[in-house]
Amino acid sequence: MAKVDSSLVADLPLFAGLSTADLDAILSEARSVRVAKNSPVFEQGEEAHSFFVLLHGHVRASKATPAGEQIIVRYVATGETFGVAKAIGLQRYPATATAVDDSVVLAWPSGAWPRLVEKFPALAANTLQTVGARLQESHTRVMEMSTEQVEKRIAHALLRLVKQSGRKVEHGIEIDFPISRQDIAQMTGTTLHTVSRTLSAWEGKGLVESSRQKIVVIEPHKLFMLAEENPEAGSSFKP
Amino acid sequence: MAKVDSSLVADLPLFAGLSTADLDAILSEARSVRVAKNSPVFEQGEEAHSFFVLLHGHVRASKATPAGEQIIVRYVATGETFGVAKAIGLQRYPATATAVDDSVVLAWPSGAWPRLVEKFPALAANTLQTVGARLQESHTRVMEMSTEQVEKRIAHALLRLVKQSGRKVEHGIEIDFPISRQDIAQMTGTTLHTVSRTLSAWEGKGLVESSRQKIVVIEPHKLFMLAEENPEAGSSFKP
DNA sequence: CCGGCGGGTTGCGCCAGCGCAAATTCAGGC
DNA sequence: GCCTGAATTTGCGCTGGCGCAACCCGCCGG
Repeated sequence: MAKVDSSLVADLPLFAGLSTADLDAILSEARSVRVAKNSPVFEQGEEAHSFFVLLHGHVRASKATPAGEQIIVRYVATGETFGVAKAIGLQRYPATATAVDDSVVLAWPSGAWPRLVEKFPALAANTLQTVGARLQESHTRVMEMSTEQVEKRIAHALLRLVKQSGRKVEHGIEIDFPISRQDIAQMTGTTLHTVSRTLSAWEGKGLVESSRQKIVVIEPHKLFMLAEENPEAGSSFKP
Repeated sequence: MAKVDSSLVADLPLFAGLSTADLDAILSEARSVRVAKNSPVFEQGEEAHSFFVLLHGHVRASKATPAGEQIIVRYVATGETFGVAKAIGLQRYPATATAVDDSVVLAWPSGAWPRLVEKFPALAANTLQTVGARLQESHTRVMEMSTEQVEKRIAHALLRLVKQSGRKVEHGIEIDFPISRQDIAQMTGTTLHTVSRTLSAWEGKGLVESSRQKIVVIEPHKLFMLAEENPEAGSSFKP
C-alpha cells in the first residue's frame, strides 16, 4: 500500500489539533486510491464501507430523487472530507460521489471510525464542524431557492464555485473542472435551457466566457453586484 | 436553580451512551428556562452564549435573508437539541429560535461545551449524528424544491409535521402547535396565498380540516399518495 | 479526414404560481 | 357585546421560466 506523507495532509481541518504521531497512526490505516474521471467513488444506497479525504482532483456529490431526477449536492474540493455516512449514523451512502477529474482519494474503512474517534476525539469535533458548515451551506441554498429568482441563484452558485475552485487565467477566473450547463441547473434547481440562456446573456454583457464544460468568470465583481442587487432599486419610473 | 430530574432526559439522543452519574454531572451545569409563547430563545446574529435542549413546547428556527425575507428552517420538537452554534464552529447564532407555544428549555453556557465534550466524548458523537440527520433533511428539502411542484412540497411538509408533532384527535391528526399559512409558505418556498388555495382545495376533497393557525390531517394516506404520485402516469396519449 | 454524439443554443407557446387587492372571519381585549 | 387587528380567502391578470423541438458546434475515435 502506498504510504501517505503526513506533511501533505497535516493542515486539513479534519486533522486539526492532532500531533504528527497521531496523524501517522491515523494515516497508517488509510489506503490511497486513484479514481478515473467520470468514475464513481461510491454510489447512493450502497453500504457505507469507507470514508474519504480528497487528495487531488474534484468529486461531485449528487443525489437522485425517488422519481429518478438528480440534483448536485456539492462539489468536493481538494482536502475536504466526504462519505462520512457512518459517522453521522447512516448505514448507506445518501448520495453518489463521482470524480469529475482524475482524482486521488484517501480511504479509511468505516469500521475504523469508532475506534479512531475513541482514540482521537478531535476527529469527532473536527467532523462536527465540517458537517455543521455543510448544514449552513445547505440552509443558504434553501434560502436562495425560496427567495431568489433563477438568475441570482445561478450567479451565487457560480461565485461559490469560483471561490472554491477558481483558477486564475488570462482574462479572469476559470472554474477548475469540467462543468456543464446541466450540472449548474442541478445545483440551482432550474433547467439547462435556462442556464444556457442566462450564461449567453452574461456572455453578451462580458461578465463571463464559456464553452463546453468550461466557464471563465471575467468580471467577478459585476457578477457579485448582479447577485446582490435589490430588484426594487428605483428601476420603475415613467418619463 | 431548578433541579432537573435525570430520568426525564436520560433517553434523549444527545445523552445516548452516558451513565446516570455522567448525566447528573452534565445536568448540574444546565439551567431550566421557561419561554413564553412568541418569545425568542435567541436571535440570529446574537453571540452564541448557550446551547439548548427543548423539554416542553415547540420552537421555530427561522432565518432571515440579507434582503429581509424569512424562511423557516425547522420546528424543534420536545427532546431535541438546538442552538449548538459553538459546537459547529460558529460564534453567532445563524438563525432565530422562537417559542411557538409556552415552552421550557434546558440551557448550558456555550463555554461549557468544550469541557463537557472532553469529559464525555459521546456528546460530540451524538451531536454529530443529530447534525448529520439535519443535513440529510436539508438536502431532502433542496431536492424537493428543485424537482417538485408546490402542491407536493406542501403535502410533504405537512406529512413531516404530522409525523414529528402530530396529535391524534377525533377526526384525524392535528399538528400540535399553532401554525399559519404563512409559516407553511416559508417552509416550502411559496406564498401564503398559494398555501391557502391549496389547503382550501384539500379541504374540499376532505383531506384536511383547517382553521386559524390550526391544521388537522383527516386522510394522511391520501395526502401521502398525492405527495408521491407520478404526474406522468399514463394521462397523455393521443388516439 | 470524416462521422457521430454529447453538449450547447435558441425560438415559441404555455401555464403554475405569484403579486395585488378586496372582502371575510375570527380571537381577544376592553 | 363590540371593536380591532391579524389571519385567511379568493378573484384576476401577468410573467418568469419551463417544456418542446429544431438546430448548431466541436471533440474524439476510427
